[in-house]
Amino acid sequence: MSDTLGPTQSKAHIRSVSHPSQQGTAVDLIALLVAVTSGDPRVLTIQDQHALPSGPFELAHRSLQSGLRAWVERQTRLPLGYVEQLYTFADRDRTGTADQRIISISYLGLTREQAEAGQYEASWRSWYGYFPWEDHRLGVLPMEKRLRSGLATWTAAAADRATRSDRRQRAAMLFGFDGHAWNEELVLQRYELLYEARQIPEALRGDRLLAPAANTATASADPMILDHRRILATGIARLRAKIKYRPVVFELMPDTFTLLQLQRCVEALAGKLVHKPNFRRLIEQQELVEDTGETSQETGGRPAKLFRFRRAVLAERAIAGTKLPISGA
Amino acid sequence: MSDTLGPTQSKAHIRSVSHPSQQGTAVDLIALLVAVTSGDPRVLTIQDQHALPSGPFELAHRSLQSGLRAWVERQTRLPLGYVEQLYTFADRDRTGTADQRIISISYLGLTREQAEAGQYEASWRSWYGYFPWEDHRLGVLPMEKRLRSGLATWTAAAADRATRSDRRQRAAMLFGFDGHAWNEELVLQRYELLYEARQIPEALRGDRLLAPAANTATASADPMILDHRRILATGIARLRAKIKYRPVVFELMPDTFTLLQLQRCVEALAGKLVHKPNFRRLIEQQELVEDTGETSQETGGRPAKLFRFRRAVLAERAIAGTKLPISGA
DNA sequence: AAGACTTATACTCAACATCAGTATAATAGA
DNA sequence: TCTATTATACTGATGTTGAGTATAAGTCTT
Repeated sequence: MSDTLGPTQSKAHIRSVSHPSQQGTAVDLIALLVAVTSGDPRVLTIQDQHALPSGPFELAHRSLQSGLRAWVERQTRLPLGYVEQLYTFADRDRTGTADQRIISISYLGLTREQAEAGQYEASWRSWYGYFPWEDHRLGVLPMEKRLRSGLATWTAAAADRATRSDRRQRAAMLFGFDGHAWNEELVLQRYELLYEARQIPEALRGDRLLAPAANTATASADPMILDHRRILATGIARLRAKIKYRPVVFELMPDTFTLLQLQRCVEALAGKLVHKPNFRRLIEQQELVEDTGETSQETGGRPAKLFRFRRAVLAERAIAGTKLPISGA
Repeated sequence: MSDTLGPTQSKAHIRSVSHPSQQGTAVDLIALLVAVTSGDPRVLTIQDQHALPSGPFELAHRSLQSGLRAWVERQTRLPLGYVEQLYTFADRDRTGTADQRIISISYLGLTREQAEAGQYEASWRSWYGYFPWEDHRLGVLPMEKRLRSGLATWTAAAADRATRSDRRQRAAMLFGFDGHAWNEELVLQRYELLYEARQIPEALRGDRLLAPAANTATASADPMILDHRRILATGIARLRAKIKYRPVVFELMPDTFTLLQLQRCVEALAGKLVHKPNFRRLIEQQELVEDTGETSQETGGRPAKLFRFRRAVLAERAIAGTKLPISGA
């Protein structure tokens, strides 16, 4: 414990009252809406799938969150089960213009894909289209080789030896090279490393020395405008962490489902496979679901029991928390 | 998995470009600066200790975070070791005026109390002054009885039976009544329950039917302006969660320290005591610290080895994470 | 100087959660 | 009827966690 000084007081400098409104400050809400459909985690996109939907900050609402909820439900008619604030950005390089600054408050919302969504120029796209290196369900990545070589080039390009070693180690830890374990939660860190290594399309914008990266590791990834890929990375990371201790997966499931469907949903989000017996044990031990008495025959094998989420746990454990096993297959 | 529709497209409604600047929208940065001194977690406050320092949002900086950092270091000369964004608020009831809305972006910063802080009309105050019910280091709370009776009154005041049962259970789970375990991370939920139960001073503002709560359970708690107590609750919760898996405690420690000093710091933050042998085991197992070769004689007993934080772990485990045991004593 | 007291440090053990593998049951389709 | 596929149930090894105990090395008191 640092034993310096106790409370001190003297001249004023720091203000606590509200500061005058800034000129040219606009406030945007950005919605990252997630659904899981046929084993794919999908996000709602607009404008040729290059952007996340965004809406205005409205004074009328009680809070930011209720404002976002109202706006999304009005525009898309999607029932938003779970909403949480992600992050507030105001980076200068977002817009390009230096005098006008946009503050973006981003939110994550969980829902289910519905027919109604078709009313708008919006579409659901797999988030692995934007982050192909985040899907480890099939074992090794198809792009693994290009990824490694791209990062190796970046590593070798460092000025001094220490930096090279540092880069190599960071890349290895984040991407699971050299015997390091893959950690599915480090989505944002991987994004940032790839950005730094100029392996992400938008990292090259405004850089006239380099041609639009034709052979970067992520050339196969879909494009996104502004910093929307960063917001998506933040959301994926948050959701992957959250499903482990909060029963939010059920917001993405239909009313009744089999245990394997639930498992596939978790695997879709986590981007990796899980051990079936252990997954079932944890789900049942924690009494997260209840038997509906019905069975599904659409499995191709032995019919599976249909379960339903025990809504009661939301009251019981709004607090206590739950556990989902995201471990090895 | 919900098997509804795949990607869909049609008429436009949702916008992705930036929206026009709102009239009357001001943006504030609020800094929650934390230090631990002589076994007390302290926050920097101003204006008779009723407010957190806040500063303007400046266009000049690269990012919000760097803007906050520059502003704090300029004003207080405190070196900010660790900074993280907490939450963005824009609740209507914050200010009272309906037409002018303030957006508050709050940040948590870790530092050490220093003599230089005395240049300003600012002082370090124990956060348990604002949250007396959050300190469980001495076993039972002095205010325990008043807290229980205040919550019991609120429980009894519910209209129907189901609500009463619900309130009782929530209170029991959050505050550890009826054999429930105390969970130190639920700071924000406890604050919200007390607010709902009108046991927090500021919950009664603008309520003319009730006199300024003289005998609420939290009458002994220091006052705070606006929603600053909520921001503080958010910060305490975040920090209590964070120290369990990231080596951020060391930002609050002097250069060299004994293991017991480190333990006391963790206990101060967590608001509960930990098991000494287990604490030491985890610290040493994980190689978070290294021996300086020196010892401290100021312990009152056998001299203790002085340790130093292994800065290398920041590079090694910027990613991997660490574990601190916050369990029973 | 002896003894009490305080703190540091090292070790042990039981309970529990987690990881991984295996065996059996019930259906569809060839 | 056989095979493939999925559901469901059980078992053992391993690691983590919580809690207790014993000894070492100083200070303080009398």
